[in-house]
Amino acid sequence: MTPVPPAKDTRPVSIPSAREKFESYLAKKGLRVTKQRQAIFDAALAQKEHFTAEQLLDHARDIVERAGKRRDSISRATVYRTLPLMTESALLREVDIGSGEKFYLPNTQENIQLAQVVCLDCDRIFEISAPFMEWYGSTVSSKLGLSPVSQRLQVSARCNVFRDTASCPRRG
Amino acid sequence: MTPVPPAKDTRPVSIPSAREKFESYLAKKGLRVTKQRQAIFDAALAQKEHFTAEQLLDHARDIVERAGKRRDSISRATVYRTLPLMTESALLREVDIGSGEKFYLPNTQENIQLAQVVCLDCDRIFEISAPFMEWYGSTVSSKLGLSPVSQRLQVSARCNVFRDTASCPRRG
DNA sequence: CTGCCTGCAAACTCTTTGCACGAAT
DNA sequence: ATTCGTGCAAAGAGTTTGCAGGCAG
Repeated sequence: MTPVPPAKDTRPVSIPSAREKFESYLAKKGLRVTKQRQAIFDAALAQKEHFTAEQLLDHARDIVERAGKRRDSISRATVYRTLPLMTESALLREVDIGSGEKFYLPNTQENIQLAQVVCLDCDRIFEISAPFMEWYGSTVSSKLGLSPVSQRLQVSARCNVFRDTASCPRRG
Repeated sequence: MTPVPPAKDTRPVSIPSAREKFESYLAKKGLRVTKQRQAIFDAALAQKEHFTAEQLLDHARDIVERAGKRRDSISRATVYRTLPLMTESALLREVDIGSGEKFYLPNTQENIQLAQVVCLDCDRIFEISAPFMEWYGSTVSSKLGLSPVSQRLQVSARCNVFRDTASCPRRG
């Protein structure tokens, strides 16, 4: 007699919910769920660090290639057209450190106030919780008759180890 | 009868010292004091609000024109080559609000921590004192083994009056 | 005179867009 | 069948750069 298989855990985990969120956002806007949007979405959500549009394109092409399709079935234009959809639906956060190109990061938790510390030696971007920012932005804005929409604190800094040893531990 | 006019204040203002600072910076770097650099410097220091490279070019051309010279004796390239000199010598502050083009502002006081509040309705940039930032940047950076170089807080906000009346009091 | 500075225009980077074809509903 | 989405390539904005001639020191 066959053993009873363990009950399958069907509780939704966070990955499907992000995908659901994206697809429901598309539906709400009357937009279609295409192979390209799915691949770009998967590529974006798989990122652990900040990434650029170009890196996202490359990663999305890896994904479709692994699925047996041509790399050029994802185009740069589509990446640029999809990025706003993912930031508007709060799946990604856009981080502009004033370096010419924009960076993106999966938005794992909502309503969190974050600051960026950019290392001038290794170009790495660190995300730091900055809970006071919201209060500060509100205080300052209301004095001007404005309502804050978003705020960001960016710190540029140099690496102490690099200063002392001329080599950054985070890149060698 | 005519009222007595108030005594004219002849105390030296900050303008001469700023020019000295710029020229001594040039000297220290072994750079030459040219007509173009002087005009661009004058144009920059005369600004009361944030300005772009293009606006600076225009204003610098006004200055040389008033001095009887051709507008095209100042070129866009020279403006772009002079701006870094003025920011490195701390005469200007660079403000990047992530809108594609960079803004600049005469750096009247040094070592002041400022935040920018950008109104999304009228595109105006307000500079707000944010003294707590330095402490915060230091605290956060040191945890990462970094030393803060600069920091900026940027708040994007919407105008309450514009929201209610569909017209921004600051632009009509 | 020497070599930095300049204007010009082309190049560059990142991003956006017009168009005709292709695919999702 | 419609209508939206796509790739391509060109356009666009802002900034940088190579070059030959010009001017400061």
